[in-house]
Amino acid sequence: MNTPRTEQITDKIMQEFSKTLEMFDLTSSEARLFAHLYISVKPLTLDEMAEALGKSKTSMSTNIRSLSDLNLVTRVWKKGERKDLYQANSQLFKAFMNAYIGKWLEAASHQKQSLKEINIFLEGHEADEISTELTIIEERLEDIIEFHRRIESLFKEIKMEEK
Amino acid sequence: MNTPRTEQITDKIMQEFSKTLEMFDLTSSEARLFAHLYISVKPLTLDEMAEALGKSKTSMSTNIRSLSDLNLVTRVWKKGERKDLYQANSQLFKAFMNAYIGKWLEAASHQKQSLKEINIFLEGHEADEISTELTIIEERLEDIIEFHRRIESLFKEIKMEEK
DNA sequence: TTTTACGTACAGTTTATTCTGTATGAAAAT
DNA sequence: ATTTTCATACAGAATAAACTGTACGTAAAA
Repeated sequence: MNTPRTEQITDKIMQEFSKTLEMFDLTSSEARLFAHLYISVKPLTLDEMAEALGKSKTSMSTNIRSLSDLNLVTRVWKKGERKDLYQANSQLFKAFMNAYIGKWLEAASHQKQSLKEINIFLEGHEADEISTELTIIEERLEDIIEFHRRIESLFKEIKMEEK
Repeated sequence: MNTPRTEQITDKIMQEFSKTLEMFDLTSSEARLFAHLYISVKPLTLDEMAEALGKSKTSMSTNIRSLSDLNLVTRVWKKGERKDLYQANSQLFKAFMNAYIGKWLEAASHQKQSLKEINIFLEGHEADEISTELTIIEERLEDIIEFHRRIESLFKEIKMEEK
């Protein structure tokens, strides 16, 4: 009773680690899968993952694809092995920050652009109809654009630091 | 057809703004509600929100509570008004960053603590059973703790900067 | 060529989340 | 004191997300 099985240990680690990974917008399945791959010594096949996590192979396939799209997981070759093997990117911080910052930057800049276009449109039609309401909306819109500007600049700065 | 109704404009703004707000882990309802409150000139009642967003009053009540817990929205007093009035915190960036960074810091530090405890436990029992597997797990665990350390320190740094 | 083994598309099911309507208690109005 | 108006708790309905099993295409093995 003094030396618990390694499985219990890894379970406990995975449980805590997964919670953090979910903060990077992984689903709980993705998070658990990544955690398991990371702790695991060797690259794993879809069947092994399914077995280990008690989920279907299909589910592992889609989850691995998501993780792979985020560059958190890599496919790996092994001589004479027919099945696909995957392993976790070992550079935890770098990999997750890249994925996360990229996601923010892309979204923020995209939305900022859309908002700017609305603003330009508004400015163009301003002369016609000088309603108080529209003026206030335009003020708000500019604040919202500024908000996006600051988000973008914050994440760009972080990106630089992490270089 | 040249001067669209203000409602169409605000809808479009809300649509883009909400997407960004969802990145701060608001649900789409919360995001839309906040966006509407922010763009709106005056503080609103639950009934007005429900009317404006086409949702039930109950739904507004719970959403407002969530936003309020995050200090994104404030209750406001108006003489002789019986209903509760709410308005959006006008300091967009500050308010959202506070909420967001706080959430990360709390989670990261909590999980780091749990992981450290596992590690201490492992170190204590290391002498007994020097299995290769356990050694590797311990290595991984230390990397995971380091990962948490870096997350914490990054967000603390951001918190300082935004001061 | 035929057979076997693999990954994944897809449809249907299960599970989780979000939303609504009714009910209740508190406070203001009558 | 009674009635009305409000916010929210709660249970059930609607919606969305996650998971599974079957089926299919591809590629290796026989």
